[in-house]
Amino acid sequence: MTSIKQIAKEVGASVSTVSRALNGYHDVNPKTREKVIEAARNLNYFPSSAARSLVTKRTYMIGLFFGDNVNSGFEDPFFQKVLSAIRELVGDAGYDLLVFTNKNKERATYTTLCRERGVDGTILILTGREKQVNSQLTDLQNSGIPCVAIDVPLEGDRCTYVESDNFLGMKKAVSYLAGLGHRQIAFIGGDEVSKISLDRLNGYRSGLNDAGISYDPDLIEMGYYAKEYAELAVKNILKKNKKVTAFVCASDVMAFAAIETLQEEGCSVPGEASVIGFDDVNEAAGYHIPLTTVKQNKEEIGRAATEQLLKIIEDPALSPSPIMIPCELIVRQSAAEAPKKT
Amino acid sequence: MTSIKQIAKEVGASVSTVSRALNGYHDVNPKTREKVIEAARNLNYFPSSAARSLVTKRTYMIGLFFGDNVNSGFEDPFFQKVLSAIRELVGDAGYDLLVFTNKNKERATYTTLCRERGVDGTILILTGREKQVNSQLTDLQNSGIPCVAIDVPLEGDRCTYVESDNFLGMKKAVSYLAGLGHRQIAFIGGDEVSKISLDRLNGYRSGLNDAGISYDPDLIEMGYYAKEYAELAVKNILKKNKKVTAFVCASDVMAFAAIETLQEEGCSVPGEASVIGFDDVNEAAGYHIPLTTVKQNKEEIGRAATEQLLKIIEDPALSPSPIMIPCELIVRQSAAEAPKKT
DNA sequence: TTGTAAGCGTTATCAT
DNA sequence: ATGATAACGCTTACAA
Repeated sequence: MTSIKQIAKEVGASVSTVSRALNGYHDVNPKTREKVIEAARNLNYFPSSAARSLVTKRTYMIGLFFGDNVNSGFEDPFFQKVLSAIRELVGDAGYDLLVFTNKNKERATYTTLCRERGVDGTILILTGREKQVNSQLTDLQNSGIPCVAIDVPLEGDRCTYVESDNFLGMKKAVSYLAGLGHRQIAFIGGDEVSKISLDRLNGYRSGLNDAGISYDPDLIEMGYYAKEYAELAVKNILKKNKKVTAFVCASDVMAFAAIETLQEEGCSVPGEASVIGFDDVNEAAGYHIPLTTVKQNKEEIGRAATEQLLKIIEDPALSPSPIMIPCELIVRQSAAEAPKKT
Repeated sequence: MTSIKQIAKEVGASVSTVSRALNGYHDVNPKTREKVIEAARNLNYFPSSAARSLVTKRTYMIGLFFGDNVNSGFEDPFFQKVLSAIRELVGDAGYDLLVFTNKNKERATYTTLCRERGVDGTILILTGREKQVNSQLTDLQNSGIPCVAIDVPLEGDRCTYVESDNFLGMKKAVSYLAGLGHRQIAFIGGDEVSKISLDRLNGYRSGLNDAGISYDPDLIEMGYYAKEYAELAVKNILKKNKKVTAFVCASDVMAFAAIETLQEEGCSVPGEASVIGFDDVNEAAGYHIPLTTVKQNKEEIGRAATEQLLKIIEDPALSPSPIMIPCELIVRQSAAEAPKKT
């Protein structure tokens, strides 16, 4: 509640002198400064960031959008580590994190929300439907607001994105299975629209191709990154093709569902069917059949996104380009040699 | 960038009229309002929350402190669900969430950080050392800033806390083990200082007492909620007492560590030793030995904390009182009947 | 080295 | 129903 004005009165100086003293300007008498600082301490002063940013146009807040209304993001096993990394770096750089949660804004867009709060930059972590690039997203991308998206291909003047190397990651999984002798390899995909899903599908096809396996549409189903759909997908594939011996899934969650479904259908894992996931979530290693999976380097994604954003904020002239983080195949026990033909 | 002033010029009205029109006051001519709103839309106007809150003293931001510098909170398996619930309710009520991450503030306290940002209220989720009530915390508690802590016993005019019924939860675990015939029940505690740790310890003792089992200090070790310390604790207990047949742990993370350590020491779980955890984290059900544990209702904790905070914000006269959320024993497979004596 | 004064974009008070 | 104007707490030329 105590303002710069009161300090001024207290020490018998003008507000501008007080301001300068407090902000460490050089052109202020050491004695004056000392008095000001002491008065500030005594009066229990703290600056009002609202007042300050009203004039400086800086808030030292980084905006954060993530998750849609259904999937509330904090719980997503994938994003926890991304968030931790973001939090860490943003904090080091002297920023706080403003999570956009308010649901009472009807006509709001990413852009208007950012402008209202005056965030210095923003990070987008979208899930599900929100990943489809739409007019709101292109609007943000062209707004000039420093912005980095994760997994969504936004590119603009002061806007870019970070993603895993989904193509190569998925390809590694398929090559690994092929090396184990599998020839009938099914793919439980994410969705048909998002870039990451498409990249993973293409990685699958490329892996097949390299192994000289022809592509069979009957072995493809979408699981929409959800347990329920993945179950369905496995059942459908099993119905269409009795000879399938391996499943690669576009997420660990779907891989867990696949394993459960296979077991329910009387198919042992990895004896009769191998399963590989994608993400390497915490649960993967401790799962009752430790999950072989393609690891996304989540910390690195968060780190890269934040560093990139901070650079964009600092340098208005910078033309940012997309960043791709490598994936790694983590071999555990859910994938094994293909069963001998009977 | 466009301000209320420009709209005023555009429609030929005064700023105050524009302000009233935009804010839905009743004393404004419908036609004027229409013109104003249209102009606002055309000029791509959005209000500056900084300017607004400078005069209204409201920011519609809820502050959030959590985790110390080491344990970065977002990753804590326990708090994810708490956060989701907070996020949901805060958003419904029309607030955004300000996560205090800035590390470049030397002399900052919880109170000054809240005042600087002008948050309307704040939620505290502290871990580890931060849980000890210190002068910073009592300062906040007496500051008049609406505030709800989780697991930390803060009580003030506009300040209270939410916690699980740790005492009864732990007691249930011990009673369950006693019912299975265990008499030598070890306790891997959290720490010696935090209220939740103490409550759990007391619950353990009360459970023993009810079962007519006398308390043996040799069966108590602290694990500090960390894998490494829990391992050490188990080893120490094993060294001191060869007849122990059960371990109750103050967290699931420590329970996992206990199981691993026991198995390494050649002791089968639950055949030769039973283990019960606390929390019911996601991994508990899918663990290779599905973990029997005391479930904390995390969503409910987050929900209660947020609801309480919103009430405190709305009603300055409200005297809040602490809220306790019940725990539930989830029976899985890591605890079984006590082995027969040999 | 210091003070004066304008201005940031709102809301709120008081006339009119 | 509307308009001047002060005020919120701060930074920043510009002047002294």
